[in-house]
Amino acid sequence: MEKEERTSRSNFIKDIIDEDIKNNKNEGRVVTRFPPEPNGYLHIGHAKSICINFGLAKQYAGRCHLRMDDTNPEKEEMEYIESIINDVRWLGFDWGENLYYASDYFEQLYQWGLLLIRKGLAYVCDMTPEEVSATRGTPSVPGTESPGRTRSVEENLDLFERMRAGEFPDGSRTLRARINMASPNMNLRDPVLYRIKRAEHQRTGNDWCIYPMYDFAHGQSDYIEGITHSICTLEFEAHRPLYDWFLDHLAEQGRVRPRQIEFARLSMTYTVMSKRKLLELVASKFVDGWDDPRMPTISGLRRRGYTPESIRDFAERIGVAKADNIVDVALLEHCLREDLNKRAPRFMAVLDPLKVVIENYPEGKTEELEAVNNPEDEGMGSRTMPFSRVIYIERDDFREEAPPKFFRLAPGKEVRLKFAYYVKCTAVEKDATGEIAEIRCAYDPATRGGWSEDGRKVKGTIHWVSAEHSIGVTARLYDYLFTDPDPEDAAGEGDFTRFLNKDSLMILDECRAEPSLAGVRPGDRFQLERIGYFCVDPDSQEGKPVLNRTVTLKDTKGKN
RNA sequence: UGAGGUGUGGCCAAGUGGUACGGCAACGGGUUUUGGUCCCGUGAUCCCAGGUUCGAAUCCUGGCACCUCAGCCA
Repeated sequence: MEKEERTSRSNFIKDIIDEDIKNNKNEGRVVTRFPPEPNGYLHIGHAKSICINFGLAKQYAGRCHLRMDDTNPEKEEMEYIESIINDVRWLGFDWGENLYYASDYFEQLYQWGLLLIRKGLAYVCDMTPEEVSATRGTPSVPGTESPGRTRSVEENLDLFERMRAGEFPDGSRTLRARINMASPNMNLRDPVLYRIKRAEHQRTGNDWCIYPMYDFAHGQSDYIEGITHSICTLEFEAHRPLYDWFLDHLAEQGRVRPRQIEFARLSMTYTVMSKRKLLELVASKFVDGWDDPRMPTISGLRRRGYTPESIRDFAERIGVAKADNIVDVALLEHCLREDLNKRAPRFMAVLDPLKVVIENYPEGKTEELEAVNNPEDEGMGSRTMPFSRVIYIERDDFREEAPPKFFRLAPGKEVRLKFAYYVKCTAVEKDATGEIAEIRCAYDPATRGGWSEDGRKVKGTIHWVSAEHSIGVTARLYDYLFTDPDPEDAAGEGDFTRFLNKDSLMILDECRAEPSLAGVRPGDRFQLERIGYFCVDPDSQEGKPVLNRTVTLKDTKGKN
């Protein structure tokens, strides 16, 4: 059941669309698109863009296309295309029939290349990449014109056709727009439209040995698809004049003409967000793959246990603006906790077991005690938990010498075992090394269920599992991938990987969980009482679940 | 020293001339069989300096800071 999405607030893009609708531009239609390049996995920054584009289409009763921007076969792979499709769908969005590929438009783009040549607006340049770079000038110094710039239309047509036919080696020539080598906007200094590159394309195979550049493909793809609002990130702002220049010369009267609008990309604390850096983490094995639960990728977040709802909520809450930003990862965590608090069933498990013998509890006796599945939702019912003479509690929930504000178990102190009984610590037993081996307690039979009629106050409530009935589980505890809130900024010219958190993953193999947990399946999410939210990892074996800690519970220990 | 952007509390972010929404974080307090949840409370005069105006975060002028652009990447 879909929850009510948070009422969306205004932003500058909606203002623009509202204005367009008021003026009946495009007959009031809104068509957006999410155009990833399949050269890596999608991350939370892409999720922001996805939510903006699909969200706008939904709000304005339009549509949003999913388009692979696959114009560079050297970097793109089928695996990435599949992951993108999977991730966008998982996030909860539907593009219907509108799945496209820029490569579908290669022939049309080529024809437009010819058209620009005929109009005298494009030419074949014979310079090497180095020469092109050397003649581009600098932001404050104009570039110099290519010798090819003065070629005749006929010669350009001939050369461009032969480029396509494969007569020239890779990198030997390009098709360039004839704009202005002295433009203060570097993007307008005769940008390259086509390069020769003999690389097999995932979709077009070896049909082409020339491939269009982003600038020549993107806007025209938008135009072909009837996109009304082409929303991208800020770094493309300087490309907008070029985007418009192509449309000025290629678009027909009366057809929808897309408008490019730029917003600030998402940055988040304690992580990195560029595909290049994420690829580096994967390639150099700092993480276990694109879907490592520590990665800010959609697949990583999914494996970590994040819900699509929480990610959409996050995207809504961070807003859309043009100012550079770095959002506190705590907000993402908050969105997840808020979602899971209401939906996740509770279980008990002890991560670091400490044996407790309840001396006055009969040997061999077992009771089934009722435990509430979710105090936030009565409808989720209850289950029973076996209780017996020997139980495990969290080692951290016992202190031999308790500080003043320590509410849990200590010698002579009484705590409530949640849903079970009040117990009081009577003795501590240590092993040869001085380590606490087990503790002894006495329970109060009159407190069954964890409540006393005599009004006795027990400040602490701890979780537990029956030793005999518990099952073994593995817990993978994750922490931030980086030790610095802004690793890219902190690294400066240096290597951001030096801020990698060596303790971002801790594996606990000796955890004990209540028997109900034996029934969980990969992907299941739940809360382990007092510890955090977890989900079941695909690595789980039958009877031995592997639990990923998605996020801890908020912890105010010592603050109150 | 070129061009294009952006500057509102620790982090996001509304506000479009009428006297600073909201969320996160933090910090107090209450409730609580999760030190969870929930509830209540606490913070800015809006990059700086001038100007226009009865009145400006919002308009004008001049500064300052930060981001982006010199791939045959997207």
